[in-house]
Amino acid sequence: MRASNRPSRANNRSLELRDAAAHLFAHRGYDQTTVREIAAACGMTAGSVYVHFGSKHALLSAVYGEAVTRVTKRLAVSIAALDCPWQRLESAVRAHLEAVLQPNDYARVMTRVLPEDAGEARIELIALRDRYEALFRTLITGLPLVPQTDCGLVRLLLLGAINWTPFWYGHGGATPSEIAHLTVTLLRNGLAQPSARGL
Amino acid sequence: MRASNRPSRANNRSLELRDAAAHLFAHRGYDQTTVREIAAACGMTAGSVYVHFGSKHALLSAVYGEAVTRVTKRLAVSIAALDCPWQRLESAVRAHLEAVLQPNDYARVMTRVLPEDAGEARIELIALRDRYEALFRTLITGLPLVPQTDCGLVRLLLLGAINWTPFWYGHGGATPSEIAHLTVTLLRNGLAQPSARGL
DNA sequence: ACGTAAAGTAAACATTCGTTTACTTAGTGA
DNA sequence: TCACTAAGTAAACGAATGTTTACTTTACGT
Repeated sequence: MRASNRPSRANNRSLELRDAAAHLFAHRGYDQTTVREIAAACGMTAGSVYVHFGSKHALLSAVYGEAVTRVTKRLAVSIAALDCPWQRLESAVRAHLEAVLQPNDYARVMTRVLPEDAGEARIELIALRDRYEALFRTLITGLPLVPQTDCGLVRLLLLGAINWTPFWYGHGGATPSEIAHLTVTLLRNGLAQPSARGL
Repeated sequence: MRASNRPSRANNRSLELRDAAAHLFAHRGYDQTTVREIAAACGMTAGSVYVHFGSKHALLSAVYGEAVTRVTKRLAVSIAALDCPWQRLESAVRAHLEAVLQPNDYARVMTRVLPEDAGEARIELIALRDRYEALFRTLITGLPLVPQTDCGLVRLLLLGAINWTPFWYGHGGATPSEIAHLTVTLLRNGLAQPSARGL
């Protein structure tokens, strides 16, 4: 009863730890990050981490959950004022890419850390990721597509393309906005010269 | 001088080890696979691995190199008899997907194990991967595209889409051939209804 | 002022890992 | 036959890991 109305002096250390974990998970992966490193980033000892989180997996769950929450919010804002389905999709892709490609620790964890590597927390992470990807399902089913298009497959290809960007971003020189525009234009019109368009 | 013309009785154990490593790396990732597991899969002890390979990283390099060699060969065969640039690309994508999605241990290592997680062998793996991806560069620059298209960006998006497939393949129900066809059709013509095609 | 409980620490625990060492086995060439 | 060499083993090494334990500090409610 007391814990609820006592923000006390601390409890922000939990957020400090979560932020530090997000930073390290994003830059070096889950396995390559040690609990001692996370603690040291907050000027603490490894043991202190277990005051706030029951395990390393729990820390990852917290980071992943916060990541999904933030990106979801960002994405919702970016498409709120748009009507055209294609513009909505492009804006969503741009928001996603900006989150994933800028030095944004939380968003990067979503693409860098595979739920499969999370052990016990696996199921929870997959549920979180699916919740996020459902947003794209809505955006894609809202598009005026040629009949009998496999929307699920399109969504998976699109998410694959943009989830892979962190592995090459920076070498191409394109900005997140440019990548988003090309991606959705490609999805919409294709790349073939109109004169040579097949079928 | 003697080692060259003496295949001797053994030296296939090296290949056994490499195959076992490929299987485990493909299914559980590099970090989650232990040298002892690889050895046990061949009925050996951990120490014996170091008779054939100098380190765990060297084993990964061997697997990765063989993977690139195999997929490259498979891809070259699949496009040899084709002339149409779009057909060549689709055939290459299909060959890649078949290699990556079927229970093909070597090919799967290429998408499952990130070169960044390979430590010292990192540079070698990146070089191998780049050599493979250059094949797609050739196929894409051969396409009749709308002028001023960023071919490099297209290639990266395409490879991202198909490199991500192992993470969802099986849930969608589509076959590698179907995925390849939709992917290249999408790249060529887009998805918008012709009547509503923008710009 | 006092008791309580959370926050934090130092140190150890129990594994696990990649790798090395000393030794054994077995096939080969001369 | 005999020396040589590669293949393989059992065992240990040393470092690193996630986690636990016993203890200390500190802020707050009463």
